[in-house]
Amino acid sequence: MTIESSISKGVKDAALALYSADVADNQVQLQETRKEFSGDITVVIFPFLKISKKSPEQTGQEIGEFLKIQLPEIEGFSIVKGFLNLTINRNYWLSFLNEIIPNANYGYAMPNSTGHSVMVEYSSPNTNKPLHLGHVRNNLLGFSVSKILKANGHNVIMVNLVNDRGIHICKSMLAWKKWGNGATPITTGKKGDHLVGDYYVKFDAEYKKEIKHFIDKGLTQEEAEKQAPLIKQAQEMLRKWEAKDNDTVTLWETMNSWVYKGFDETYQKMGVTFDRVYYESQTYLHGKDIVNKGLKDNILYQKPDNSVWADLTNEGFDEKLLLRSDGTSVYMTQDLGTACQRFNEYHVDEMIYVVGNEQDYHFKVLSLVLQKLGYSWASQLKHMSYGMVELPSGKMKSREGTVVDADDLVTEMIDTAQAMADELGKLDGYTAQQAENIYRIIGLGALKYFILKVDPKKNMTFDPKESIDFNGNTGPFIQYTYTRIQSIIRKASEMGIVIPHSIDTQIIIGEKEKQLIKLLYKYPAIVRDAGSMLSPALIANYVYEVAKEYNQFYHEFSILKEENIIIRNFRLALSQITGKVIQSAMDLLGVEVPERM
RNA sequence: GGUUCCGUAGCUCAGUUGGAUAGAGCAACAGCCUUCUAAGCUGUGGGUCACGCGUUCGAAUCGCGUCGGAAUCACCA
Repeated sequence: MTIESSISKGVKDAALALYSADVADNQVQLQETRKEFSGDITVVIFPFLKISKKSPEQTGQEIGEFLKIQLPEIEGFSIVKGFLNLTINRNYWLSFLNEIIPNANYGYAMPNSTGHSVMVEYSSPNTNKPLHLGHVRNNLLGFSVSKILKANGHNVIMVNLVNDRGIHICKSMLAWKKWGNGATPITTGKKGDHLVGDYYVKFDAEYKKEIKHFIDKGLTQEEAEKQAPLIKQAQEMLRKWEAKDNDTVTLWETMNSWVYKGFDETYQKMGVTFDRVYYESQTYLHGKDIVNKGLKDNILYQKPDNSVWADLTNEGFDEKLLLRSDGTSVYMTQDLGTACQRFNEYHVDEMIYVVGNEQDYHFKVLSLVLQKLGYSWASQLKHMSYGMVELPSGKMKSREGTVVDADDLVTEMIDTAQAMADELGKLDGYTAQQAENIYRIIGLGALKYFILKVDPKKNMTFDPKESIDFNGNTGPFIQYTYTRIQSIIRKASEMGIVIPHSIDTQIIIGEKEKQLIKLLYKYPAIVRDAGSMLSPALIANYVYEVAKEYNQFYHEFSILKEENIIIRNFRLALSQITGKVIQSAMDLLGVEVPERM
């Protein structure tokens, strides 16, 4: 039983004994005592004034006295206005440390202990251009959320859905055929996804020229866009692809294989992984069967031009197209098919889509249509909607060349880490290989932490030049704190000190030390909250607090030089546990911690 | 225009069942390295929590309205 639940129960007992009143659980409000007051846990007294019919001070006094007698952990209390501040004795906190020392997975639930399985889809790139900053946020969120859900005891399946078909890919293919001169990643030395992306850009530039040409001849913008030979050729290519034309399919396979190789490299560099990759080219047809069945069952309806629709007006939405008049499928059709396939294959309890908030409408409709079609799991689809990443100059636009490329960004971060480390002379005496690994860990740590510390729901601003810092509330700051701890532990070991597995619970500890223990105590609750709210930001902000608190402790107390061996060992053990929690929390964010830096 | 989301310090962000004097970091300024890694620690300044009204013992948090921003409402994905 946690100390909070003991107190909560005690307060209810007090209300019954003192005022003969039953109070509901949610009437008992506990919170951390604010730092400016003495105490650890605070009971809010206001809700009890009606039943006590006394002043807040008097009521607090009575409940406080009751609790102190009932609960041995409570050492004393004080009342400020309507707040009863309880002080928990040091013995309790030290015993708690003793409990978590042997626990290798402190903060985590047992793997697969909930019996709940959840599939997380993230990344979902198009194969016509390389990954950019927007994908970076998506990848980091998806990977971190998956880890957090695992830490909560769920069985998690991480999947990627590659959008490998459609007109956008034909544009790249066409441009490559016209202007590529047979260029390949090998002949150009270019990463495959970047090479293909270049032809997508080339297409767009040439297409614009054609449009301008037609407008100059007197056509409207809209007419010009439709008349341009390039777009017609691209559409023709798509039709050939759907008809399985040999040359087209071969080219498509070749260029996609370049892109996948490039993506794999980027994923590997970022440290994200998938259990299963789906390709839209393989799933897009399944949706049609589902729609046709819905039509037969009169759940969907057909318009005179043969297009198929779902009527969602009763649910407060519009009608939604599910099949075009020519019988081809749209985005929604594919997603219906993919969802069905996944639930059939994996029988998951929950499906989480990590997709930007620009698609809020799409996922509401997706879930609704599936519910209408009678799938019992339809309500278990969850859209983890995250905000856009904006640049100081505004939105990123591929066509205007204002995108921040994922590979460039990672490289830049690692280079910055290197420049910083070299300037500080931190890694003198390391081999080039060791040093490079540390630059990588720090550079990526800075990037990942910077993005994940922001509430996923919110749009965020990213300034590639100025936003990334290595001091303050940053990944490297937390990593640095970890290396400080590891350094002490190494030194202790060199001195022949064995950190004990059990601490004397009678020792006198300082306020800062207690603060740190209390923070570590919160970790499992933070992991739970992060899981239920799908928010890595909670973990990020927590681990920052831990690092900050530890640095203050580190500054205030000597550890290895402490003469009292019992106290010294306590501080060593506290440091070690702090290090473990930092490592564990950072791991949930997908961030590595170095042993030195 | 309809719907949804957002607006907290110069900048980037915390603040989650409503709770005490709204917190960090960056930037600025002032201190701390013969002592466990100064990528650290300490201090100073900086706020009409967009605005108004309401609910409440109590509102950054809940409700209504106004202003400002974003997304979306495609036979695009």
